[in-house]
Amino acid sequence: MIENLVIVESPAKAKTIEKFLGKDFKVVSSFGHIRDLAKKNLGIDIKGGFIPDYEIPKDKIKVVNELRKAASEAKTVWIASDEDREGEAIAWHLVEVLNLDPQKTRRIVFHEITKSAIEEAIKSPRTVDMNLVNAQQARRILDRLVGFEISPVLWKKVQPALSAGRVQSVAVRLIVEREREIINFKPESSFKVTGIFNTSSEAAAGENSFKAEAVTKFHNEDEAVRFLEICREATFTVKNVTVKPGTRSPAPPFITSTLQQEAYRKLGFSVSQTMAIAQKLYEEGKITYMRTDSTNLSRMALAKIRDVIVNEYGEKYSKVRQYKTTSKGAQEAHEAIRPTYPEKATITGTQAEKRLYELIWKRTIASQMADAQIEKTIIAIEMNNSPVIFNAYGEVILFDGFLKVYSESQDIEGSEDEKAILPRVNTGMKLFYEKITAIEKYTSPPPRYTEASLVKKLEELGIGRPSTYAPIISTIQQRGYVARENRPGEKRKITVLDLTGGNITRAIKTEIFGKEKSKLFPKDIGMIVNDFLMENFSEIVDYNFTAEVEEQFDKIASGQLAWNKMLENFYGPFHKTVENTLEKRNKTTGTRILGIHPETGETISVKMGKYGPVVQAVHPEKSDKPRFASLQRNQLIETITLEEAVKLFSLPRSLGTYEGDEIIVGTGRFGPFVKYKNKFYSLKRNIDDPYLITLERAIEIIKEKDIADKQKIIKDFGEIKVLNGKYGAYINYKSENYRIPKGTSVNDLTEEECMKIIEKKQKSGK
DNA sequence: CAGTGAGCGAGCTTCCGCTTGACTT
Repeated sequence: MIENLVIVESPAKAKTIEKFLGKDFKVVSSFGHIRDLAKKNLGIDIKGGFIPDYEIPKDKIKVVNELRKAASEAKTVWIASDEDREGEAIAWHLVEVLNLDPQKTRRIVFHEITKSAIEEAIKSPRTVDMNLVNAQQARRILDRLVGFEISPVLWKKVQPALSAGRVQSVAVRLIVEREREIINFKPESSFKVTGIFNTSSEAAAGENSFKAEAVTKFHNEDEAVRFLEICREATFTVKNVTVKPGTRSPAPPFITSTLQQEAYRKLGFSVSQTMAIAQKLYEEGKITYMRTDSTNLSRMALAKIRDVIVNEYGEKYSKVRQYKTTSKGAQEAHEAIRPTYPEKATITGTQAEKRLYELIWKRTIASQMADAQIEKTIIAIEMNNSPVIFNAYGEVILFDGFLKVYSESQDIEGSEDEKAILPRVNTGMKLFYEKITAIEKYTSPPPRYTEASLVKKLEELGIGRPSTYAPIISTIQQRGYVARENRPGEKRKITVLDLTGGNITRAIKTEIFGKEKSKLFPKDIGMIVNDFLMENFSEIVDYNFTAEVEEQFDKIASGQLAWNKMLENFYGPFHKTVENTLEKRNKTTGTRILGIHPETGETISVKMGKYGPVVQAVHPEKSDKPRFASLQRNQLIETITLEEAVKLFSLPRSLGTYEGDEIIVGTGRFGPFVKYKNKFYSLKRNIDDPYLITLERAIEIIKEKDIADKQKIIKDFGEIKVLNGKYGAYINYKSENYRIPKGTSVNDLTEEECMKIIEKKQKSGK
């Protein structure tokens, strides 16, 4: 018999809490939700008044059985799931599934995981709050209705196996709309003028010199040249010097979304990588819970952090701060993400674990440190023959404060102005230019989303939760709506004008623009689905939809609105839209007619085909079968031109013969290739172009790969081969691979021994 | 690994949020 059974959501939390509670308490975990809507079918009896049909998922049966057993042996059951909507629902499901007496079951919440907080919680138990539970049920049912009614519409009208939902569809919309902004963006250029000035005309170049930029931009080269000619004749004097004291404050401690952003910016971790590493740190007791939207730090943590700062950096570096959570829809069931033991600045573990921990440690410590004191200086320089002013910006840190430990990164590279140390100058002082440069600058389109910046945007909109940011990102990629891709960038010419020693020189330089690394690009199917949803389900993909239903969930939680009434109001019009769309809409393929093939007279169009986007050529008079060609990886239905489409039909083509056999170049499922003697050779990405490749280059690729393949072969017994792979040697037989048992000397393997390994696996496998 | 795109029909796909392992390769 157990005196007290406490149920929490996470096993790591259970372990910690058990230590605080002593012998009379047994603490176990529910591993999150233990029941959900039926997996098959809708799982909701709509006519009966939106009655949910709950079932215990397969992977939860074991946990539930253990919980049932423990509960039946306990005198008192305490449910300590999180203090939010989902946590309350977990508590209610536990009461139902474990057959607990609602009046005798004690619902408690921990505001922080400390002995005193837990003891405090034990003193004030309550019963399960059914209003809050109903708000969760309404949320759950609404999401199921939206997802399971719209997705089948997509299967019928667009393509099988697609999906739509309150959260994922908005995420896709953000990426599609951003891409269209970029497609429609027209870069404009202007000339930015910067000068390097010096207080003396004789100083050696660089010594005591400083940079200043002209406040005015010049529209074109003529204007820029004219201005440099004026500069050539000008006398420059210091107009005034402004010195402004300023302060900078640290960023709040990490929550899930900010951790994902900073880990991406500073460490280059993907959202899912960050979460996996954080999970590990959490399980090892090194950090607090990693799925949180609260910037709150426990009182105990605040005190410990203060000690660390005072010991390490001194009293004047400490400033105790409590941050307010600003994000929309925050439910604040946990603390901020912080080191469990702030006195440990480093840990043992893998390189990635160490780096992520260090990032969390620095951010946490910095958040409790003093403001940095800065002195900003602006030197304004005037000209005797022009109204244009040059400004030099300088910054001196008088007291580093939190900057000693941590400074937050920006999303856009180079967005921070260059801040230099300026020489002492006085108003009226004469200045001499060393060099004045007018450089052509193009405006840039808005940036594409990274995984982390998408999470940031979703959080701003109040869409998704800390536990779902990473899964959302993988879902929209799995469905093929978006993809994380790189782009090599394009070259463009820019004009640079230099004025030195009275001479103006002009140079043309090239710059690379549009280079992208690991950015989210929409795919054709994402754009088609998005347009379809915008046209037919604009309410669901509206950026405010979540916020609006959240308001109603809040009303349900406070008892002002009945949950089934809310669902009825939503479902009535929604379901009508679903039926109308099913009835009226034709199948969407996103077809665009591009024009007429200049040589054959065929009509060229582009659309979403069965296996992906294709261009199609149909002759208006002849009744031949249409010709098809797949789009290339970086082409979109929306932007492909007639010229590019026509080019796609020129593959596959023959390059000629090599040692009597033909070499054919084409493009397939895995990109461009050459085919020789029935063997395929991939072209090198970003180096070879299937439309331009020469016979010589093709032969080179073939030879290279043949050599590489030969090195791969350790032993060749004909049908059986011993090959060298990424993870060491393995056996290949009839296009199946077999692992070589550990401790085998690979070089001494005989054909018979290989066959034994193969037979052994074939027997055990089936 | 690389070709595919006629048409029919059966049977399948799908949501969001809470939590960790259990599975191969």
